[in-house]
Amino acid sequence: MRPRDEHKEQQIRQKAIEMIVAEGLDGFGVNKLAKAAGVSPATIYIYHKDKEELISSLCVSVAEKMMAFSLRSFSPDMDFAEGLKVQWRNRLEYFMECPLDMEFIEIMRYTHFYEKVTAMLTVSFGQILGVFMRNAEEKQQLVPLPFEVYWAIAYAPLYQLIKFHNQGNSYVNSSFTLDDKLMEQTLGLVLKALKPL
Amino acid sequence: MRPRDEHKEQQIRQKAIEMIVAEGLDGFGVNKLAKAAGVSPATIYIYHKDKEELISSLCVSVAEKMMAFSLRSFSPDMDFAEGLKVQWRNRLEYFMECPLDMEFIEIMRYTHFYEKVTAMLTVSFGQILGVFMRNAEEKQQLVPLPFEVYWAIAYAPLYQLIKFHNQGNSYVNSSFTLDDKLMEQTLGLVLKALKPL
DNA sequence: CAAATATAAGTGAGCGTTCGCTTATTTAAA
DNA sequence: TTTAAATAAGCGAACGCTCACTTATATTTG
Repeated sequence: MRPRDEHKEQQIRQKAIEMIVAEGLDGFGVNKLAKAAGVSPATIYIYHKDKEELISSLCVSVAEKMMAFSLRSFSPDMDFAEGLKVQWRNRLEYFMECPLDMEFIEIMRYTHFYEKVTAMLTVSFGQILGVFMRNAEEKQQLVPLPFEVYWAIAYAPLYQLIKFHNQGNSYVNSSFTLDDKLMEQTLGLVLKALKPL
Repeated sequence: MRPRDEHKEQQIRQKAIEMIVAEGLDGFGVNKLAKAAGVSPATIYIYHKDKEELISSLCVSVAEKMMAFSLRSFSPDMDFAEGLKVQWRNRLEYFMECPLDMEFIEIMRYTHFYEKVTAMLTVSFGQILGVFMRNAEEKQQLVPLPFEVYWAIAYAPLYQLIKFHNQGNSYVNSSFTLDDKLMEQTLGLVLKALKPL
């Protein structure tokens, strides 16, 4: 039996993400992908049932990688300020190391493909960070809040900054770059909002 | 000369938005739209050059409507807390009155169609809200910040709550509904982050 | 009738997918 | 050790279908 050339499947996955980031979901096609990956269209169907399953599998694997990354050196028992800082650092670091992945996930976020990702994130992510939040409340390092309000304050600003960075500009500045200093400043304000007193 | 049936164009625009919200950009097609709107495909091309222009025009008109709405009873001279509250109220009200529009814009936000909207928003929106922000800083009702950091803290949390509401759940709760009380609570925290002292 | 709207019935390009076949590798009988 | 059967990877070409868009014709107004 002829063995699989794992390099081929890697090329397929890599090029698919690149294509979707560069041209959007519209610009993405199986034949085009085959050409870009240096592979026959039929080869793609050895690894994937159909286009749908291919894209879904990309979403899930990227999301898993991102999640694993963002939980590095993190524990739900950490003090609130420290734990949130670790979270922000990890997310920023991931975004710096894998900007394509990050853009890819942002594009997929508003498609039906993302439902599977949400389901996964709900169990793995929500549980750990839910515990972190409740712990922090008990230690009186965080004002008591509904989870959604907490999440909206604690993480949405970071993603907005990343969004500005990705599009290279905001509503008033024609060029914008996210760096460590800006992240620290924003995190400082978020902590101010969430800490008691 | 036979006059245009303006009702037809309205139907086309309305159904297009409904289709894109319900089935995403993939599920959207000109022939399908024609059937849904009770119109011949060719009729659509009387009003629109091509599919691209049709979608673009929807984006721009919805975004304009949303912007006008969110600036109601607002002036850049307002005190910071009051002005921000008006902004949040307007956005929430728009979202309650026109949930389809809001979802539509969120879907389009990560496609290439949105570039034209960004360009428009940059001049109309950024200028007014940029002035509001600088005024508030001068009155010492707002800590001095880069515009992007300000925006990320001041508005991103609201949009995150709307996102949770639209998908009907968050990472830990299987059902979530955004209401006035939650908005007030979140806005309170945001103001705490942004006010001096 | 003149002029524009509206339509039903296309048209051809491009899409996802599959078919018939070749190639590379393993297995195991001779 | 040789070698042929077995098997899955891999491929180029094309199929059927859907899509955005057009054409030829009819309809409705001034």
